[in-house]
Amino acid sequence: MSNAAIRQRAITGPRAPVPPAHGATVAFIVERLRDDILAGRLQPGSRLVESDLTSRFAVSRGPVREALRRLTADGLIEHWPHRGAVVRRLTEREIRELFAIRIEMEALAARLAAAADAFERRAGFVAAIQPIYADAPRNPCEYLKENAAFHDAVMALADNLQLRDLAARLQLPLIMAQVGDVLTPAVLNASVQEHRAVAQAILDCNSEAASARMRAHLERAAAVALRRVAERKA
Amino acid sequence: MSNAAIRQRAITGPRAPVPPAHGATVAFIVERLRDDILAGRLQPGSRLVESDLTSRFAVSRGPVREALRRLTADGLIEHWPHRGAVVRRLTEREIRELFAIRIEMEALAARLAAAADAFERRAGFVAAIQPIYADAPRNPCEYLKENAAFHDAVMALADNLQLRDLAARLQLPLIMAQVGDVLTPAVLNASVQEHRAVAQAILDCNSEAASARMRAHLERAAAVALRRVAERKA
DNA sequence: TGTAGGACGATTGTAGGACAATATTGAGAG
DNA sequence: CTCTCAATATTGTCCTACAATCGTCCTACA
Repeated sequence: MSNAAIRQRAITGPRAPVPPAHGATVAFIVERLRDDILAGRLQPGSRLVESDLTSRFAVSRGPVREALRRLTADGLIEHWPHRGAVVRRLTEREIRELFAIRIEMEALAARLAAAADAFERRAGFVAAIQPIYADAPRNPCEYLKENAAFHDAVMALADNLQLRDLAARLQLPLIMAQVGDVLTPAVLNASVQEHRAVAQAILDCNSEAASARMRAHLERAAAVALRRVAERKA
Repeated sequence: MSNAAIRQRAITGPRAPVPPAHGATVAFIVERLRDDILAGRLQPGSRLVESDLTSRFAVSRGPVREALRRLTADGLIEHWPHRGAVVRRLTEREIRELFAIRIEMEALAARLAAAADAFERRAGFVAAIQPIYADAPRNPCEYLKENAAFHDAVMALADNLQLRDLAARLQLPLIMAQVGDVLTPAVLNASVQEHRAVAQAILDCNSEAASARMRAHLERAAAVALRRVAERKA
């Protein structure tokens, strides 16, 4: 059996289901790979060999190379000349640095959101964050969705498209995929409480409080994630 | 004369000088196009047609498409399906939003820089910012270089690689290319003064002052740029 | 035995041509 | 003057081929 065939069997499982419509090939590949990475089906360090992907997705090398390039731009994979692409493994330092940036960006978003005066956007925010007032999510997966929805709602209310776009590139999903097992019920519960505190400040139009509480929320999240990384290394 | 040949003559001027070594083709094209855009030789809205670029650089479509993709990721051009790539034109809103983000990022960098305790990095910072203590730069071009060097020195001292990377993607060069004609001697002089104030706070290890002064510096810069955009629109 | 050097395979980088799919443009009809 | 539709320009994708490079193994030599 060829080298490529072995990797194929090892990594990809069954063939991709449907070849997409013309003009959507690249997006299709990107989506599949992104899912595989964020769901952990592709572990950090896994190689992504072009010829494997061409056969897996039944497309030519052109779209594959483009897809890899987009994933590189998103920071999900690393690409080295003549050595190919591998799923990115975040170092402790990278996680620390990314959190430091994210804290500032989300604090800014919270401040802008609290200061927002567009009536319908505030209504949309209220609607979007309803889930955080329900019972605490029972499992990490449910929490991750609720968490993403909450932070995205804040971004939407802040109404800074560039900020929203940039925040999406800060690898929070990738971080979560790599340290996701810290989400104990206690952690989940604390996070939801903090979400409610932030939301309240935003609803009160209290920019300073919103910003400060968001900052505190993320500083705690960063600490939890980094503690987990330190444990793992040991 | 063909359509493509007309554009060729109109946009590119003489042929590219040297075809690069193997493995550097894409980087070569990216560099050339980036220079053309930031120097204003390619105006916002200019189309970048693949076949033109293949003949201009004497390369095949593969590297050209890859280069366009990278420039898209960097935000220098816009890419629409089946419509090709054009040099990005920043709207007033985009400039405002990008400055709002940049203010937070640079304020964070200034805070981190002031708190940095690595001896040799501080020494490197001192060395790198010497130009701001010389006479004020005489022309905008000189100032732009000095400005970039100063902000990069702060980033280097802050020692957050992700932040540095992100800041490089915040299109300040592109903004400057589009509103560069606001750089009157008075504006230049004020900027240099502000740089010195920031530097002093960093050298004093005063995080709060460094952050606040950097914020003030960029808020003023944003105001100048946005005023210029408003004028242009009128 | 251990290491330096070279040969080889695997993989990526690039070229070039072909065709399909889509957007744009301009001519003609109403 | 406006609308419709065909011609054209351009991009999206596929294919094949070959050059360049990396990693590894294998051998020769100290």
